[in-house]
Amino acid sequence: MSKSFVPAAPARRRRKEARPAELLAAALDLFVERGFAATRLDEVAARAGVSKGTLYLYFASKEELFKAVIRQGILPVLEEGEEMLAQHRGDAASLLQDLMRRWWDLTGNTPLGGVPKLMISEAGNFPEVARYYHENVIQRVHDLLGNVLRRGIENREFRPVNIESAIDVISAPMLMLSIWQHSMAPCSCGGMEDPETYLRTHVDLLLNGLRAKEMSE
Amino acid sequence: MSKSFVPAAPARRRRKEARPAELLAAALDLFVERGFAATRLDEVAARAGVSKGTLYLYFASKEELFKAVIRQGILPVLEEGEEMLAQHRGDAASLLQDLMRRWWDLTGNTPLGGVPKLMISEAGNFPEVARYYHENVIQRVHDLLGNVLRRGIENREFRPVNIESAIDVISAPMLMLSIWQHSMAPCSCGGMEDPETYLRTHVDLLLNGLRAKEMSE
Amino acid sequence: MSKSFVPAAPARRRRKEARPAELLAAALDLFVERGFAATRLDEVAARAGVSKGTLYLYFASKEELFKAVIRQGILPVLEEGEEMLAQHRGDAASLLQDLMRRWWDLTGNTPLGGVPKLMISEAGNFPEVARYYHENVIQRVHDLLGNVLRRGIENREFRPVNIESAIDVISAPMLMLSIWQHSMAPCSCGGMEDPETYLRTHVDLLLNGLRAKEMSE
Amino acid sequence: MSKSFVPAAPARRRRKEARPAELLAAALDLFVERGFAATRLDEVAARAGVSKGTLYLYFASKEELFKAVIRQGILPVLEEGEEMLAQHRGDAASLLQDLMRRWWDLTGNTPLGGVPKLMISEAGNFPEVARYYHENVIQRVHDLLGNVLRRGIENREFRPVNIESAIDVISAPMLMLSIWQHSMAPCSCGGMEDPETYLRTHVDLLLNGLRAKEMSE
DNA sequence: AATGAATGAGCGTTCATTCAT
DNA sequence: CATGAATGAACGCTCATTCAT
Repeated sequence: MSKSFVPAAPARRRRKEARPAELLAAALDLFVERGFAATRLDEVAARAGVSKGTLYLYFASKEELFKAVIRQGILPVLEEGEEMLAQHRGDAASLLQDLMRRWWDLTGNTPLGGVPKLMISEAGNFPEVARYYHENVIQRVHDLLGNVLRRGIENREFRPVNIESAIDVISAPMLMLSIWQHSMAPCSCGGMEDPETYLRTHVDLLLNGLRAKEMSE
Repeated sequence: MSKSFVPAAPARRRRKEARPAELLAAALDLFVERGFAATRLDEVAARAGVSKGTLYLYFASKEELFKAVIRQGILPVLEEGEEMLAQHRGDAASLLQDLMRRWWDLTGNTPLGGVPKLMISEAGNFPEVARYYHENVIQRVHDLLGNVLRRGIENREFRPVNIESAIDVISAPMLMLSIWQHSMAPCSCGGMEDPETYLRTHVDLLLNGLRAKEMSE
Repeated sequence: MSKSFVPAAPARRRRKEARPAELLAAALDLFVERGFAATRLDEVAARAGVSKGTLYLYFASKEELFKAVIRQGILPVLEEGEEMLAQHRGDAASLLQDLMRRWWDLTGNTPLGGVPKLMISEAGNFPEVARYYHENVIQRVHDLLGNVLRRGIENREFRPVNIESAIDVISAPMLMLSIWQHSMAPCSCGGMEDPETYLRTHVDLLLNGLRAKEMSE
Repeated sequence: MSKSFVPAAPARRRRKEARPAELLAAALDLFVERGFAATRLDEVAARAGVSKGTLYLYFASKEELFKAVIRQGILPVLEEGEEMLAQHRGDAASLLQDLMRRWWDLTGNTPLGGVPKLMISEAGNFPEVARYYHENVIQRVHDLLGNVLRRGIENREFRPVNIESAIDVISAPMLMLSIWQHSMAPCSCGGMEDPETYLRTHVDLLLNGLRAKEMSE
């Protein structure tokens, strides 16, 4: 279309195209902060700078908005992780460390870090969405980490452990960190004040816990 | 019957005294399952076997009911843990293991295990309650675990680690386990299907991670 | 019965017999102060020192309580007024003055003075009660005053006036006085602060207004 | 039609601007007829031809609606009265008569005539509103009548009387007339059937009562 | 006779959703 | 596309009434 001829779409147009993303960002923030039921569409619309009616031009209902919030923008990071796994040639320990670091920088430490809290809070009200999230996000992260662990065990870097449960144990502190940042932390409750130290300790304990003992007796 | 031997509180009376606990149990279940806003008082009352109006004989408002749910019955277990710490004479590793086991049996694996999920979900809407919970539960668990870690480090059982962050890292898998049981698990999502294995793996990784290397080099 | 043999009924019994009157007094106060709908039976019972259930032993419903409040204790004063008219032998002016004074002392200036305000406020919700009150109280007062006026006019003490409307005009300031005392006055609004002066002025203006001019031109 | 000449506010718009007035009119009628507590917002909305939710677009609560009802449209008439006083050059008696006549035509004999009954009925429940009404309406009427009386006394038209209490005595029959029209009268109770006669009698008695005797001994 | 726990219909208020402009 | 006025179903809470004790 002629769009390709105009180097810069008029500001109005640019806003128009950004609308859904702005609405999703506003909705994510509010859903995470207050939960689905306690969030009013009025406020979502206001925060995105549009009227309540406009919201319905882009999302058919509050529930669809919720689903869109969950679906959006999680996969890219995941894909990058899978890419990292595929291309990595070094030891499993440093790969594990890189993956966690990268996740924290790109997801945990951004608004998207609120999604796990949101999904956990609302799973009971939206079981289908929970299943969707589980299959498309959790399961894939699970497989990803599973591969890393398997690789580490295979080359004797890690002790043999129950991989399935180890994955969950390994993920838990990461999840709790992002959950905490979006629930207790904003209430001026202390705890996990320094994510960097927290992550370093987690990695330290974890790699020590996994490391094959050089022998001992 | 032997009933004639007891002064026999009238049936009405006995119900009346049990009501608050029944209502709290019903409310806990539903708040955990659906969140505060999505829980209807009608249903809480129905689940407790009374009418909506009766609820108001015992709790002044939905919010007061919520606060009572959070307050109830968390402290006893905590006190037992503090007792265990005070009386324990063996190594820190087994104390840590015992504490975690006991918590799981008495709290994590009961309806009360839903409280962390509930508190996390609603912290944004009830900051004062979150602070109350933080001070009276989280902080005390924190101190408890801190003492165990310190003791283990002092007698060279554990490596020196950053205690503050290690506490959070250690607690995270326990919390995630109980959270998961009350959010994703009931949606027939897989994951953490076997808490026993999960706990064993956690303890295994953890103690290995903490253990002072008997030598190396 | 044997009751006549016990000189003093036990206190308990005496209370029991006073119950309806105490309940009526409490109900009158509250109905006058807040209106029928805004008065809770809880409070009526509490003010009478009994439980809510007890109220239903004496009055079948809130509405019946209302009717009883209206019926109670208005007639005695009326009867005295009719008695005064029958026995009076002096001039109409002083009879009129005596009647008004007596009404104020025995009714207007007592809790019963709130009844006109109550009846006026609730007439729309209880038309049958309004009609009952009109026929049994208002109408009889009307007739009473009509007789006084007629007598005054007949013996040339008063000018001939339209008796029917004059009665209402004459009553209005009396009614307004008692209404005011039970509505605006308790809100620390000023006005009608001194009922005695108000009454004196009313009588003064009224008798002057009625008095047959000695002639003039 | 000539409609094409006006910019033509869209129909929606025109409704929107009329809504508050329509709602206030409906609320006034029902509050006067049944009292504040017994009036259901459903009915107010229905009478104004809108749904219950719409009411809340214009008034924040039932109580705010009540306050708006009391505030509305009383002052204009008052201002006219004050204007009449300022411009009047004739005798006080005719001014007094004109004021009462005008009040009856513009207020007493319109839906607004129910406001005194409403205010009296609800003063106990809304003391602040009662004070507002007292200061802004009653007090100003009081001052207005006080000036008329003073003027009449100064030019020897009226006898000297206690002005403060005379004002209340003079107002009472006017108030009672409008109160009666909105309480007992609609219950097919008799009394005050002919307001015109009633008013004439009031003026007649009043002016006779006030008039300085041209001589007498 | 007296109690007070229990009820449930009813009302004020909110908010997702619709639709005329 | 965008608006915001209007809707009405739903929910928190109240309170007159009942009834087992």
